[in-house]
Amino acid sequence: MGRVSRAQAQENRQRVVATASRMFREKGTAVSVADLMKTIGLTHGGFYKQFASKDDLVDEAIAHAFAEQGTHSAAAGPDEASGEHEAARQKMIEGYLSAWHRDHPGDGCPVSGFAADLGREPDQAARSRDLYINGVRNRAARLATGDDDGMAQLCTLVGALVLARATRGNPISEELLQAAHTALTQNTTGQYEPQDTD
Amino acid sequence: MGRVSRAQAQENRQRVVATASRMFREKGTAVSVADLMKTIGLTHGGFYKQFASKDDLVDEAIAHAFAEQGTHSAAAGPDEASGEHEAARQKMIEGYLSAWHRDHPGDGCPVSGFAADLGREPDQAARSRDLYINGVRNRAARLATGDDDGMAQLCTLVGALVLARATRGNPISEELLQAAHTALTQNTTGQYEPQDTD
DNA sequence: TGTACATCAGTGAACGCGCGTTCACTGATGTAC
DNA sequence: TGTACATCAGTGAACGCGCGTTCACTGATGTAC
Repeated sequence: MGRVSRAQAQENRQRVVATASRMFREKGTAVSVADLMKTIGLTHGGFYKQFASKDDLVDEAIAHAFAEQGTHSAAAGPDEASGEHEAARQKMIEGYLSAWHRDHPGDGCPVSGFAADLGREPDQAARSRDLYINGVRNRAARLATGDDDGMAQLCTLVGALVLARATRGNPISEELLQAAHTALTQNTTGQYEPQDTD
Repeated sequence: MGRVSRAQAQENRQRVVATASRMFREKGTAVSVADLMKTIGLTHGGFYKQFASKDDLVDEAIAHAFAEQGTHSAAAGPDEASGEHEAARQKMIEGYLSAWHRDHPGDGCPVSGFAADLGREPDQAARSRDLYINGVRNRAARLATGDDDGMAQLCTLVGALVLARATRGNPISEELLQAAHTALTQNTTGQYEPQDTD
């Protein structure tokens, strides 16, 4: 294959980022450049025509995962503009704690998907970490109710998903999702049924 | 170095398992056999006199981490025999959500420490997974209150720790631990202040 | 619009390196007498 | 208790392999006239 059009090259680059964003959430950032490129149908040599290093791609893949958040139900959260904040929050919790979300980390929440990798690289590129922290704050804010900032709820969601993924195949996996769901919808951490009527 | 006494060999073997248990929780099971052996002060060649494969060591390291649970405050939980179940539960939650526990995963809870690796190996050795599942059940049971089986609380604890580790260095890390602590001690998922007086 | 040439996205072999694992070797330990 | 020999835990070089990265090459694309 010879040279490719600029439009095609740009599209290929975007496919690399999108695919990396998915594969990294699924199998971790340890996925190799060769595997990634093969998945897309290209050879690994061309990778460095588009990216300075694999670390650079990790940054872009994390940014991409957080940027596309709004387009997936399991990864998205209630919108402030909507008057039905509480209904949206409940729907978001249901999607988050679903078997589908557990089984499709590649299309799922980047907070859960990248937690393991970020927790183990103390000197991770500042950009990745900042993006991640921003994502955590945004997501918590979307869960917030009257007098709760959503952080504890986010902890419960992420913990349930991480544990459900680690125990997949055993009944406890579903029990964990169910227990978290019950806890989050019956009572929002420290108060009674949330009330958004007035 | 020539041959070593049987007692010494047995001690060396145990040191390998204990060190692996710590390093795997800290940096993941991707830690190399060479790094592990060098940490102990031995060379990597001798490893296979004691273990059939690295995967075998991973199983043993996970088993070891769960077995030593009772000896560390952050990793331990309230004891059923004690009459002060609720006080012990609170203490356990405090240890779990402490900055010390966040910063010392190697000496910390194996449920959090191995979640990332187990979540990404779908066909992980059955033994590792069974050990892990057992550990999750045990820990949840120790958190249980009157009408809560402890699973949702465990999700909150694990999620908070995982997120706090991924965001270490940013104020949000402490905020997450604090939010989870407040949620778990003010109200145990779906009911009021737990009452163990009569 | 057509021709001549420079550009550069993608190819595939190669690099140094670290991985899990093997193996001939060493020499103190354990055992048989 | 002392001697002779077999055992085997640990050593360190080597194996095949996959990693991130580099590079000479290809040939269609983009550009200058």
